[in-house]
Amino acid sequence: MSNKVRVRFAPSPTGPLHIGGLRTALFNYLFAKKNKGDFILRIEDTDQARYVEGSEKHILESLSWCGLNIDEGPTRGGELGPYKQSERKKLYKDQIDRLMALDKAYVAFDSKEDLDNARHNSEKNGETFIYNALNRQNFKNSLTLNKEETAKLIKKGGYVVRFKTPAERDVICYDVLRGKVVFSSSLMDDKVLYKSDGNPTYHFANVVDDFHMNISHVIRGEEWLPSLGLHWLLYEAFEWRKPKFVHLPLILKPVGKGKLSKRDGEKFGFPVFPIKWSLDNQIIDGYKEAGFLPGALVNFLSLLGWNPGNEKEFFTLEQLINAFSLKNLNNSGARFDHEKNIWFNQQHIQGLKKEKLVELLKTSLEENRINFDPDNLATIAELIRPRLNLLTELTSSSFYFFNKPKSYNVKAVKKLCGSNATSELLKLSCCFLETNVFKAKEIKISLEHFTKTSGLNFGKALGLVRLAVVGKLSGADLFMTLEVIGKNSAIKRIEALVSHIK
RNA sequence: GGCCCGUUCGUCUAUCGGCUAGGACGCCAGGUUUUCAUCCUGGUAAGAGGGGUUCGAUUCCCCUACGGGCUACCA
Repeated sequence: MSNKVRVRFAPSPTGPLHIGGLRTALFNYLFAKKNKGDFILRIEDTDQARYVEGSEKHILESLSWCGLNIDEGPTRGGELGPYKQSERKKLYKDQIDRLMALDKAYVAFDSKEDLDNARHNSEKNGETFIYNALNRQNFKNSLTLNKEETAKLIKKGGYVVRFKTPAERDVICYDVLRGKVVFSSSLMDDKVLYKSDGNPTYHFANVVDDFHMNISHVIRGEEWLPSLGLHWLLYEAFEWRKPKFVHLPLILKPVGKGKLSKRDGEKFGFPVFPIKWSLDNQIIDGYKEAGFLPGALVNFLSLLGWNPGNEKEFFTLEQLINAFSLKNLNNSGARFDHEKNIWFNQQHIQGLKKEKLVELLKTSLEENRINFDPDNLATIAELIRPRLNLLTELTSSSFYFFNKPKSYNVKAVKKLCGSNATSELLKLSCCFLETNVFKAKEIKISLEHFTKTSGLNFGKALGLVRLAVVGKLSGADLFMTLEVIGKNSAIKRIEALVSHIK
């Protein structure tokens, strides 16, 4: 058996992929790529009742948007497929039969009502109900029934297969991050491995598949840590070589209690999905739609529960692969901080290649049906770059390069437009008219000269011009803005403000 | 309730027994800038509590508290 690193991301198609799942996928991916190993996607669709149409597609597209390319998976194939559990039923059937032949599992016929009753009775007495070596002889199963009865009931169908948890022993397991973790088998349930609908349960299919897919490291969320004992015993029962287990700390809500859930997005006002998810007639935006760069999301998520061992914070996916190590993973839950996520996005926008930013600006303008002169785009992109936090601001922070202001900021008008405003503005428009070379540098010289001779305050003059050109007192470098929009537009916009004041 | 995991600035984190506890986000102040933003400088703020072990504990051990997860024929 080779020692090649093989890891898997194994989501259930019960809904959209959320950022917690994405982070698990990310750490799997980083570990695989760092070690020249394989990153496998396996769809765990053993619960037909919870299956949600479209979730598999959402998972695939989300991973792909983030650049987490899979080496093996449902759409990609691979030697150890198929990669959907619903297509591997024969394997599970064979393996459960083997486990029963080994006397490590047994058939049980208890009805839901019987189990519920037993559970209630225990709870009434302040005890925890556990179905295992201590009381399995009190139930209806192949260990208590004789062969004929058992055979008869099996024929009737509707039975489950339970794991025969060994009695009274400490199950000593190892987790890469936490070291030794011990579970007492007398506190463990004889878990159902095979459901009455003929499907394996998560625990069984997961272990069988990890073994048959040669998974070397199981990197998953901490919510699985309590199941580690069961999984460990399953490997032992089959006498299979165990993978290394890594249980990742959970991502917590920004405020309040508990782990981040799919519903928290609307509550806290930030996306919880990488890309949009359509539910009935409603579309819930993801990070993509909210104006995030995938690299920024990935960078932010990577630092939730992991650190590079130094003070570097800005990483591309390539750099993350290079820096990644399980050693620097930590083991306590991390609260999700949307503000910091935005900061990462801002940083990644600053680091974007010129052509890429221009392309994004172009797309944004087209989507908003704004006419533009392609020749100016590169200049404009660089002028607005420092003021972008989100890609959704591309159009809103550049609109004044293409159109005159739709409205004027009331406060600014109040502040700047006194009784002399009209004449001041008209003088300014004359000044522009007389500026022969309408370039940033020349406009500045011309304006400086004009304010000196006319006695108008330079700062105020700039304010008036900015108000006329942009509609408010913020925006990119004014002289560059004027150069880009051109002399005619500049004069027209000043005239427009004049008529607005009147 | 039971079992398992965790606990350093408000948040993400560094510290492999020597600490004046470092960095980042946020916030505040100053500087640069014609404005806003960017950028730069500075400030704010932390090892849950109690016991050990040790010359010395944030670091190792135990207890308590708090937080989290699991406790289905869901994953």
